[in-house]
Amino acid sequence: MPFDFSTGLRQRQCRCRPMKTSKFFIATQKEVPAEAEIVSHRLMLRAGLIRRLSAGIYTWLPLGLRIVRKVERIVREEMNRAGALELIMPVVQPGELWQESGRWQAYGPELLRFKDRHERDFVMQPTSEEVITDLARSELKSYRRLPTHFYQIQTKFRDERRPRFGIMRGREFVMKDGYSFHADYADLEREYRNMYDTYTRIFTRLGLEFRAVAADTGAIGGTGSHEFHVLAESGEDAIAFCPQSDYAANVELAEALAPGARPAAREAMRKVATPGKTKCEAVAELLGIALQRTVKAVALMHDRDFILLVVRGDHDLNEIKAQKMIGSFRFATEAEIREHLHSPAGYIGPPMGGSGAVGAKVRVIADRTVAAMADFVCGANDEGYHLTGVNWGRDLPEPQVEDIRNAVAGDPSPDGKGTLEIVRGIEVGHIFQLRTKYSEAMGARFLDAAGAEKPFEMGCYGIGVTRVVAAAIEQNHDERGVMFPAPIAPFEVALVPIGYHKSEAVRSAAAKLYGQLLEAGVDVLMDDRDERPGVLFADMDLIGIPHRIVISDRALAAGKAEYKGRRDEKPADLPLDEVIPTLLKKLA
RNA sequence: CGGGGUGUGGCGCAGCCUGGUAGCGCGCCUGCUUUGGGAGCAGGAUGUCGGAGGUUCAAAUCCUCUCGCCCCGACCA
Repeated sequence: MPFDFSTGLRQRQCRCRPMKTSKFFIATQKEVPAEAEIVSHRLMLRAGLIRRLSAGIYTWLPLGLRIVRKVERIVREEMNRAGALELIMPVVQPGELWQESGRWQAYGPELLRFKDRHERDFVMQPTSEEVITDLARSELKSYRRLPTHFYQIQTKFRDERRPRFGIMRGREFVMKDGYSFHADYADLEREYRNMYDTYTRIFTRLGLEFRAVAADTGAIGGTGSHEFHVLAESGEDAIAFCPQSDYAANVELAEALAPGARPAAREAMRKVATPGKTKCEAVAELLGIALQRTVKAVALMHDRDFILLVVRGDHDLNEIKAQKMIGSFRFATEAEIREHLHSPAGYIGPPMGGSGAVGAKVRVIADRTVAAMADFVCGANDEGYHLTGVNWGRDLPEPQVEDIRNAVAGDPSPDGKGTLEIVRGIEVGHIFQLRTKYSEAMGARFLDAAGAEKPFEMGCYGIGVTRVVAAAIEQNHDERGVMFPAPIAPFEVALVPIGYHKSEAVRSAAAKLYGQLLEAGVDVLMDDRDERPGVLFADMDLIGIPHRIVISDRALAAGKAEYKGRRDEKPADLPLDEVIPTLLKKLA
């Protein structure tokens, strides 16, 4: 991927140290530990990048650490280039500061708390808003100091109830967290865009396929919050995006539009027996109709109010959207459903008829798509029966219409420019406008040009450095192992001499090439172990080194070496003197 | 936190039901052979059977408690 690096990305000196396997620590494993569930976790253990110490807590072995360092380096270069200043804040922080911000109470058991020998409260930081705000209020007293953006690359700890997926969701992890301070909101927005661009550069340079998506702005508001996702089948999050435009949002947030206007009613309403068919799928199968013609009703309690939410049979209720609209709720109990609808769950639907009918006072909220349906099938509020050919306005009152479902592939894009697709992603970055939440809570104020005291406008920006490593593997692997993008591979080139311990010719040719690669500033690993070729190949593939040069008596006799990219099907011979130029070209 | 599972050599597992003093594969060590895709043969080392208590002549095996870990869910964002 071509990129304009005015700062000079490929400074081919003093990157990581070149190495020989005989002097390094290769800890590959043929067999997979039973604990590992997902690909990246298995491969990280097998390739010898990490070892588990305790639940969600891992040692980074030398090979794995090289990858972390490369990610950090790219993040650091781009953050510096964007004008942010690196610092390091303590991992152990006084509880007092956390009480001041209110997070001492707000944070659950995820926040690891403990006491020192003086019985004073401390926490192990999951992020550092308190400490940075404390620093700002004592150091940034004047608008002349603004804007300022501090960041750190530091170990975090979150005592997850259930750590899983190895590094992907560990308790201890490395994160880049940055915090910016501004005199006004306009400047915060400027820096927010700056970070959006910076993150885009960072993930591009990391060699990952990613997408920035709109995320929940929550109660804090602001022009927004964006998550950066590495695209991977195994991702925990679903992302809705529009290939015809730049629209992208977390599925939980993506607006779900109706596919079109409501057609005219054609059928008469009929009550049909559907004994034992409590799911839309079963009803559709029994009646021989498409699932898309059925609707399902979900009963909720909001305080003392009974509310019926209606979505199409093949759609899912979006609880976040529902909560935003009606406030906090819980699912109704079986007894509450019987009380209001005189029917057991499984056969419920919006009550038919006018104001005198059973359950007429039940509040019905229909999803936009359901509101645009005609001749649909729903529960009859009578055990063992459903209704077909139901029509709004004719058979029952027009409902309140809201967006209460998850967007699905094929929905019209909310920006009106095409059709949504859904992909899965792993959240590796998040940028957020904090506004004055912390500065107000902690009394962090500066003097503006007019001499007035004002709280800082703040932004915060995170990148899960160690999670990036796991995400890169989820996105780039095959049956033989990892296929690291070159910018973060532990080594750029594997030099594999065959018969190294037997053949003087191979030994000297390998030594010469190794020296030249070193000279050229290439990050090379020479595998000089006394192992059979199969072992060497398998290990280099497993570790995921992007380029491989093989030296053998056979090729040497013709004045050649062999090149193979990790993703290539077959190797190709190269004249010896073209090895270096070829590699440099590929690494450029 | 609720449910399920599991703990036996460095790793993966069998043995447990039906108690009789621990075994297999990988890895490791030595030697010989082998050398272009995780070698073969021979020899060898490594176990408080997670911990504590109990039942029994005898416990990896049965019982009780306890700890660790894994999976599902809930929770969190």
